[in-house]
Amino acid sequence: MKEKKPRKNMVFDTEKFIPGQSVDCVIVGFDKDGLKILILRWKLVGLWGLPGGFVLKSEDLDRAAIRVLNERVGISLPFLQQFQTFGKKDRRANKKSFDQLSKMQVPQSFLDWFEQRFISTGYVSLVNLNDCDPKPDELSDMIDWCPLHELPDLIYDHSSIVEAGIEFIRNQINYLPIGRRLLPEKFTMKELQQLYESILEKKLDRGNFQRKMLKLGIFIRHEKHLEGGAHKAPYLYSFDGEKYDALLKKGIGFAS
Amino acid sequence: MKEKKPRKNMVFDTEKFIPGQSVDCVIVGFDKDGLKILILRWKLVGLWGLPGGFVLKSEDLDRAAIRVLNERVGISLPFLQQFQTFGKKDRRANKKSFDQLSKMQVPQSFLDWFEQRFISTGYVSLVNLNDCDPKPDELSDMIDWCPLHELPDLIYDHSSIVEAGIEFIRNQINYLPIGRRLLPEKFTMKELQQLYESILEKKLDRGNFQRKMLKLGIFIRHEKHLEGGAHKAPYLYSFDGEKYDALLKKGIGFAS
DNA sequence: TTTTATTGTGTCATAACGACACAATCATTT
DNA sequence: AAATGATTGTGTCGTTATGACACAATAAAA
Repeated sequence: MKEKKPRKNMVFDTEKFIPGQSVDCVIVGFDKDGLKILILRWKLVGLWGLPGGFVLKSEDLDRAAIRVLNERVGISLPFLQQFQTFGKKDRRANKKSFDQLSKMQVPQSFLDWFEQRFISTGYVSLVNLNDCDPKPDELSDMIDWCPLHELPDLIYDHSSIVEAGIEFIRNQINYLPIGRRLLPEKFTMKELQQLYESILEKKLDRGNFQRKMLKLGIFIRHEKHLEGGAHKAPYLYSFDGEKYDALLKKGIGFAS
Repeated sequence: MKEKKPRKNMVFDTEKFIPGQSVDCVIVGFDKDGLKILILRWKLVGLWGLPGGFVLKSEDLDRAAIRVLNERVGISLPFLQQFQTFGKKDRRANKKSFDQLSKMQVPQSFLDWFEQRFISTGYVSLVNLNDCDPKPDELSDMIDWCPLHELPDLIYDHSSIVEAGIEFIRNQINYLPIGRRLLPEKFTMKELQQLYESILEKKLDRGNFQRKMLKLGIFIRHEKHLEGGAHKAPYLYSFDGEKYDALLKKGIGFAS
């Protein structure tokens, strides 16, 4: 993480890419305020969107997602998971779009490229906000970890791509490394519970959650957590990597 | 179902389609011998594959799947569900492929089209074998409802597309109209159980299965089934449509 | 009439779930 | 130094779900 690679030129060589095919990444982070989505703003038109891009003519689709994410925001995430392909013919024709681009000072080839119909495949990844320092690329002027429920209007159908991505995570919650990827090395049971509550969007019973999690036998309990608060200090936990991975295949039960 | 529509010419107008984008359909049927997959054989090269095709330039991806299935095998299935997009750069370069085509008497434009790299989106559907009479199109000379575990080698990566489709159904079993689509109007509990066992590929306890299903309250019990067998005759059931649909949203529990 | 296979339902021990309870503990306040 | 208040770790308990097995009822065939 935090690595910096040389970026491509703004007006890229469209010949290298498969026409009409794109990938878009729903990168999910988590902190005390809940789930965050990584979005960036296109410099030319001032519109927010997901980090996305195009597929090289000789590149696996899955690898395209990894490369695109690295080129657009400078982070390396090996675990991107495909969740859905968005193929409505008018998916790029909604309220916010690149129409304004035509008024800008950019080459015609660039305009032609963006006026194509694109079929886009969505990928999700879960990341720890602290381990990860995304930076906008040359096409963008801002980047933001935006709270899921405070997202601005996004270009094209990116809002529904986010929605579908979150829904995918919710459905796959027992088979994704939720805690492992989204929490820091050491965490409290309360934090883990808040994470699950953020994803499932419902309250869970504290006692039952704690007991159920601990019974899984995938945690290492550390010394007491001493920090602030006029109350009993909670234990800190971390994951026992091997046991976690083994259990994940079978599914990590959660719920109340 | 059973409808017949005029088919396209064998050497189609490639200009109409989005280059590099295809759809492939995993159509699943069921009878007493288990799950069946609908495959057809390319006339020109004698290779078996899934019914698949290309996406019109101004057509939603989902609609393309419906149209393609109708054009290739002449069946109308409104409920095709996207499950995965296959984008490996060499996915069409495996053992069986269209390489032999170049030796055939077909136009160069046809060869060029098939030599492209394609990214293909997989769709699944569940159908009742008795309600459905597929016919090969002009590109094909045979069609088969092939038992899942007796499939021949399929072109390109179609074998892994089938595998992924079945895995998708297995995972979504509680949220798909399994019994409703795959069984005839009236059926016995044993048939329903065999269907679930075919999909899950494990034996279920008869008594527990029956009790669990009936407790769902989505069945209508009919008169006795009198037909053959030296044993007690089972009841026939059908689904209570409204209750079934309502429950399906929440998930129809199965298991033992 | 007897046999045989299968069905519909029952039993029962164990595990999981969901709601709630309560003492222990720590920083802050008195 | 003692009381306060918030939060944690764990316990209880009634209900429901699960999994394994049992057994009488039944219908066709012997």
